[in-house]
Amino acid sequence: MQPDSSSSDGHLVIGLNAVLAAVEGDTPLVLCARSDEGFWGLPYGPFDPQRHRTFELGLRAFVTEQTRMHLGYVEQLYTFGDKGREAPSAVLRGGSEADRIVSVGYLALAPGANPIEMEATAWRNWYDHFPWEDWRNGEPPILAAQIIPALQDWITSIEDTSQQRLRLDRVRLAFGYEATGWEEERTLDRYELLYEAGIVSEAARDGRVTTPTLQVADAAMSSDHRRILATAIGRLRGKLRYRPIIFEMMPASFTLLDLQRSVEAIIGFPLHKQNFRRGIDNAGLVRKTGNVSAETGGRPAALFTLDRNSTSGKTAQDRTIKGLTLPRLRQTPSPDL
Amino acid sequence: MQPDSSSSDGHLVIGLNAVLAAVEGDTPLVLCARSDEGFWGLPYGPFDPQRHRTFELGLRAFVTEQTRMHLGYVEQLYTFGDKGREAPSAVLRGGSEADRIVSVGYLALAPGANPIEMEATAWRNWYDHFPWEDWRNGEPPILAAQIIPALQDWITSIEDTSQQRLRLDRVRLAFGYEATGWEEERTLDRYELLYEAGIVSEAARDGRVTTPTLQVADAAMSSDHRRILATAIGRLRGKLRYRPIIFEMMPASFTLLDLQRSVEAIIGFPLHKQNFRRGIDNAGLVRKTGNVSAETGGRPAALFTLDRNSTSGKTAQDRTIKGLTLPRLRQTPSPDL
DNA sequence: CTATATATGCTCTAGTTGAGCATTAAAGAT
DNA sequence: ATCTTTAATGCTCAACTAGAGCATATATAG
Repeated sequence: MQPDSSSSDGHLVIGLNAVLAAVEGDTPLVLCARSDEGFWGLPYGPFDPQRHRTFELGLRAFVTEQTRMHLGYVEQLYTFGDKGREAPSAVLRGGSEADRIVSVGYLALAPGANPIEMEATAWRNWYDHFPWEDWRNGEPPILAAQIIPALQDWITSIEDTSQQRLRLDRVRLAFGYEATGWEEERTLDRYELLYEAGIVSEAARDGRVTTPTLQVADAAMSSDHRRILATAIGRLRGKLRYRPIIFEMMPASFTLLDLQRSVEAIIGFPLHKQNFRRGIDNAGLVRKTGNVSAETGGRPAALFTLDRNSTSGKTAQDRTIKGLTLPRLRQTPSPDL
Repeated sequence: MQPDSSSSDGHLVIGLNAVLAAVEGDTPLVLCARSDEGFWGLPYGPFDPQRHRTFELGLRAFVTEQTRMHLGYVEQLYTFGDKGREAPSAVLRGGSEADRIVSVGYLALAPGANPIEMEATAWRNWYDHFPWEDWRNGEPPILAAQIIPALQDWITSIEDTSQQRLRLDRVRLAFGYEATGWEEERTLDRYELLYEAGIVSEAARDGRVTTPTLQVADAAMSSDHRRILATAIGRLRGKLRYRPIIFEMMPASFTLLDLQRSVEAIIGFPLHKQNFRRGIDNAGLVRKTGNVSAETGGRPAALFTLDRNSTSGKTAQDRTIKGLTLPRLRQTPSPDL
């Protein structure tokens, strides 16, 4: 009944994976390292229980070692333990065949993308790996052109009609064909569906299908890192709505449009400008610095800064501490599936 | 850079912990097993990477072995790896001193509390372990009587006034002295605060303080299981608002008052009855069975059942799939801290 | 038939959200 | 200097949501 290490021959190894996210202008970025196989992947390191009292300390230590960056906001995402989706490369390079690697994924936020002077390390636009997640310029063409047809093939590829029904419902929910529409935070659901359907190339690499359907060069990531990144994007998108986490990713001062562009970069759809600022200012989270920024072309925008004192809630509004309102713009209703 | 199992001498052992939750009448229940030390704890088992392809399969297997129950809804909560908060007992009983135990916590929901014919295993009211979390009959007396004074001592026990300020802010936020009021889903924040402040007896047991302040007999749980349970309660409470997860815990048919009592049992505060039903029926998630229940004393209540077809969203309301509205009742404003 | 206990229906009001019009303040062109 | 262009910012309106509570309906226990 109690944990008994003698029951397994191979060792368990815990790997820590960091999704370090930032926004620059209107580009959402994630810190990546190129693996030996040529895939982009997340920074990771082994958890050494001798050296580190907690996962988080271990994570901070190896990220600092590898990138010379100090992490601010850090949050645990999920622990991945599926056999067959761990890095096959790690087995080749280090441990014995019997080793089992478990990955603990973390989300970390950076206030801007400091340049990294490490080789084979770069900040990358996360939509390079998730082109179907960016709706800022309307529905991404890859959906109608490739993804939906491939999903439809997957649905009909099974005999049992009740199974077909289940698959259809999952697709409809994940990809916004339900009454609720596209829900930006379902990033992981969508990726998992594409993986199960054999549409992303990781599925082929892990031996689940022979040929992936999706034609996007270089979109795959090493090991199961794209899954971890999907988890991170979904978590970050969801959390924006109820915690003022966006300010972890902003510089000391910013215009409201900067803030809006950053939010849009993350959630992947455009917001109604006037309503966004209304939301911001009755959330009472920011304060004018008194300066303006003339970088925009038109009338100069006032610069704002995070008002930490608003926490103390002297203001009547009980919206403090809460996140942002995300006033959507026109829903171009998608055709039925 | 890559995981390297040779760097640690002791083995890593992964334990899986299940918070199996159910509601019976107006009592929220969690399945517990009594440990050798006399504490109540969660069912747990080691993860055997040889036998199980995924954590979830391992979890389902050992829960079924131990309790003969089959799990339905299951969701991963968090992975706990802190040294010093793992079970000291497990080291005594099994592994070598150098073993490091990492716990992966899972939340599982059961539709009612089937009797368990196992010895030293029982469904327990989770508020026995969290008396400060149940506000259904107003503010729990233990807060004003014991917790808040103890927290105040903790705040002033540190020299540095800026540290004091930080502690005060954390307490104010977690215990609802901010403008946002009591947020039921902050269960873990509150428990962590009590642990750090040395108020719960686990803190004394782990050697963090000499005497815990809180006088609640038997409230401690084995190892760090109370922390895992706090995580589960918080997650469940939060999720109620945005996923129709409550129906995983309901029998096949129920009255709206049954549903309300179940929700109240979980969130720990009373709801406005008429508004609750209004919320339920324009969520369109349930359907009348046509039968009534006369168990209530007054006018018989109509019986309802989950309407799975409502997923297909023919209804104009785009609230399908969403969770429940939780129409709070009178906020007795607490005195300022 | 009456008292009692709920279930259920409905209304009122305040606040929130989605949309879009109108005005203001700068830079650059004529 | 004036006009044009580009944003920033201010404001209004309607639809909808959420908090409260009154009124009516339908049982059971005497």
